[in-house]
Amino acid sequence: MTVTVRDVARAAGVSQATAARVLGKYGYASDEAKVRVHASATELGYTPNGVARALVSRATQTIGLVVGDIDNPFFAAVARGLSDVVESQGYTVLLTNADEDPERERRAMLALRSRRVDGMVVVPAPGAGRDAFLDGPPLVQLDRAVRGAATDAVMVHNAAGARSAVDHLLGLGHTRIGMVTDSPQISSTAERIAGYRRALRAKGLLDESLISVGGSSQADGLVAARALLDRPERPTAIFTANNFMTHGALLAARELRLRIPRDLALVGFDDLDWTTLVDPPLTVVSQPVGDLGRVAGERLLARIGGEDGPPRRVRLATRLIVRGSCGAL
Amino acid sequence: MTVTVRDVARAAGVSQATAARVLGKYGYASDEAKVRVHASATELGYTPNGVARALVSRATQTIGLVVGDIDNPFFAAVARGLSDVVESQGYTVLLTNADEDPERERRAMLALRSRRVDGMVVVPAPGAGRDAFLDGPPLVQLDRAVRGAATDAVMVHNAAGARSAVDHLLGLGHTRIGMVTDSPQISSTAERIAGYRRALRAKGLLDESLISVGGSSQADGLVAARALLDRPERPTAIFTANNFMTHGALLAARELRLRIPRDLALVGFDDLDWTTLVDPPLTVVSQPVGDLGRVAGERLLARIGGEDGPPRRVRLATRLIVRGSCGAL
DNA sequence: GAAGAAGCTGAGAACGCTATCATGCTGCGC
DNA sequence: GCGCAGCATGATAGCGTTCTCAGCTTCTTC
Repeated sequence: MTVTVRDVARAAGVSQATAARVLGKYGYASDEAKVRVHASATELGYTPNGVARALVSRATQTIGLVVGDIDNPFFAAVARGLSDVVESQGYTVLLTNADEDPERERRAMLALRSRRVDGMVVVPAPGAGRDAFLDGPPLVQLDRAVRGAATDAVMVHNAAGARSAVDHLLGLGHTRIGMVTDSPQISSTAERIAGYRRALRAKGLLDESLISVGGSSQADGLVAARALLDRPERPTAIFTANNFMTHGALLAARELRLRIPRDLALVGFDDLDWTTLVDPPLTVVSQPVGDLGRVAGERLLARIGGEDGPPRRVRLATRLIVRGSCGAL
Repeated sequence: MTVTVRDVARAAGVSQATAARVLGKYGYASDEAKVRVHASATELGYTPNGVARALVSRATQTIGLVVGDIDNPFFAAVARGLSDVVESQGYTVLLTNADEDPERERRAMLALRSRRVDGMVVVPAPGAGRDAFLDGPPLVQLDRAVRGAATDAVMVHNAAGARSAVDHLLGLGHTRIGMVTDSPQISSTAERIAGYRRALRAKGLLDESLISVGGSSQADGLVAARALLDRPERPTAIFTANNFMTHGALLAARELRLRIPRDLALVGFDDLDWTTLVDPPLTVVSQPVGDLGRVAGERLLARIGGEDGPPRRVRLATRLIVRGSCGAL
């Protein structure tokens, strides 16, 4: 395990420099030397020390990923896409969960920096300050963007996605459409709310009291949905801002014995494995989750490769998938 | 970014050695020196270079994690538990997906070794050879164990868990109980099959033709379940070996318009977020997924800390959660 | 007041690698 | 024969830390 180039060199009867040259494939080396060095390298079980290499080459071949919680399927899919792209280029992903807490996020980014990652992909926590994003290695923001942080960012068309959902419900004749959402401090959430508002305002049907804001867990979603459905004049349809809210809304509807879509129509943002397993299957605004990670990885690798120029914002399209929960089928 | 101890020392008007001492909190340093070094460190924005530190200290404060696919909720939960434990001790997790392929797994482990992780947690791919597990840094196997790989391992009581599921179905009067499973090359799967067999043999009801083996994806689960349900004398109950198989079985039942639990009782291994959302809610053998990761992390940290002694195998308990899909309620 | 302990400091040696340089050696053309 | 390109090799200088050591100053103690 602790066999070094020096050990290999000694065993092969050449100098450290020569051994380094053949193992590192640079400079000259006689065929004889090559053969002997390779032979003793495999015999001794030599594994190049990436740490030492990183120190001199100033590149760790490592990229950092900061997400809220890898246990959230959205983040897991993102991580998968990212890791696929960067691993194909010899990079490895350092994973950190920040639990949607700006302070933990700051510390995580510091730790990654200290480890000298070549770049990082961050899903900013709600309320994150832009300071953490100002200097440091190349950074790509994902899903959300911090105000004033001039970095590359990869997101989906949140407003358009939300609007497509609400428009669909409007098209089905609903006039009281509620929204269950997490904090608008999250930029993607704010955009979804904006899309919701725009769609309703266009029809003169916007009622601010039908927006129920909660925390970002599933339990919070349940509470927020319950608050909305407990009202005397409850909405006939609900649009939820993310998968946790969707789950919470489903729970709330069940609690109140509301039948979907007869008593309540439902459209959620973000598709998941189980949305086709529930009855009725859920109508959703699907996001290209894997692509989010992949595109972020490509952006990052480009920057690491030296790409210059102003920050780029990439927006990926969402897609409304109509299934049973909105009553259209 | 590239400010080193040397730069800080210069700015503070002391030698590199003194600056290093105060920044590294070892040896002596006058109060005067401390103040000035800290001052210029923050002024210059000094971030210690973890790579250099790792080189001399021979510890990267990094642990590697090799899973099949982080997008699988089981692995995501494991990753979360592991990361929680090790991050609290200043470690960071290097994540790799091996896609259940021994060759990719081997390469991933090599890459992690080259990066000099202080330890690694591996969920061995089906068919993995033990060679990769023989030398190298401390290693903990998770969920499965490779034959002949004498490392610590953390798993659940697979056989007992499976048996509890099948016993439950037997208790409800079922006599034709099928099993949908992925490859028995996976040790945990093999144990679940063994548990299934044992329960049925005890009643003289074992029928090998009711075991439907497929691949490890959801689609494979569907195929395997369909094969079982298409038989002339189809089973009245099915036990599925993991969450993908459960999903597949649900799909197959729907295809054939079988009502659960009236036409078909179902018990799955591994609980998931959505199992209470489907109708009827699923009866499952629940695994302590987060604990698997946490315990593996603790084991690993203990070994990294120098714990000696023979390999330890830890088994965590499963729990049968009876809901509606088996017809007991 | 001398001896020793304790406080403080800078020089310098690793860690294991990459990469440059100077020094040979061979072969070729004139 | 000489010069010069091309090949091959070992010495050696970093990369940015950690940490030992020798040296110097200051304080304590008998």
